Amino acid sequence: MGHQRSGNHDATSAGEGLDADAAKTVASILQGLATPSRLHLITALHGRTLTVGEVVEAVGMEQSAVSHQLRNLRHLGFVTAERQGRNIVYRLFDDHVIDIIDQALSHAEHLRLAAPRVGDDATEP
Amino acid sequence: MGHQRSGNHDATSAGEGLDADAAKTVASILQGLATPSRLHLITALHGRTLTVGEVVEAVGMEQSAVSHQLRNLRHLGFVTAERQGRNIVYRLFDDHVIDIIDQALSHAEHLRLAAPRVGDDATEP
DNA sequence: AAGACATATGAAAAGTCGTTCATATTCGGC
DNA sequence: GCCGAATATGAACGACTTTTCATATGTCTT
Repeated sequence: MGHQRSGNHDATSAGEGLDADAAKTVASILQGLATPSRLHLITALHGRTLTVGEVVEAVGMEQSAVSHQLRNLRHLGFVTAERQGRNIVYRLFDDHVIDIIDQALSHAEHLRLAAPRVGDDATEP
Repeated sequence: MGHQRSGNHDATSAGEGLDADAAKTVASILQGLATPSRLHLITALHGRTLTVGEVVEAVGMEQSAVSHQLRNLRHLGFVTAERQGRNIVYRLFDDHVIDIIDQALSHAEHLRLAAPRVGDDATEP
């Protein structure tokens, strides 16, 4: 069966340009991945589920900070939580987020190979 | 900003976990894409080259802000600049960055389809 | 050489974000 | 019902970012 999109005004490709709304959405999604602490949380959760306490151990941050950041990630749809006894078990929503991180890593490596010098522009002396 | 230590930089996959250094790198790359203004700059430059003045027109920001942000993007390796007469022409370094934005968009849509309600967790009343 | 134009730059202001501290909530066991 | 363990929450503080304003630099034209 074919896909049927009704009333879809979200650009599915950035190549087409982003309206202000899509830009805001993308910005907050990427912002959610734009700090080392949250990246650690996410990679710690890759392929397994962890309780908050286990996450705290895994990443070495304060319990409160972890809780705050996990809530953040929850609201961005990167992780989900489920109560189990007196623990709360977190897991990645899906592995899509890992792909995004991989792309960023790949960009970094691509840069390292292609740009020996940072000053590849016409403005610095 | 930092020197590359000889070490496991081969980690082309976040699934293997990120050391503190890689996390910092990824974080700054994604941070570079994590604001609407920079996303507009980048998508404006997709598939074509623009002078600073043209970018200013395209995105409707102040000339100074555009210049600051373009420098930012330059340092992150997303765009390159070349002098042409009294203009300076900017272009995307490559289309990799568009892929990252697309992935973020795709995550957003995936979420919209799978998560009718935000409260898919065990913590909110 | 002077003036107009295009772009960059530095500092200050305004806003945003992450962490910490202290405290509240929710659950299980006794 | 109460106590201890696990997690969440709110407010406050510091750090960082984005924008703006004013000014500097470089370039073309005449």
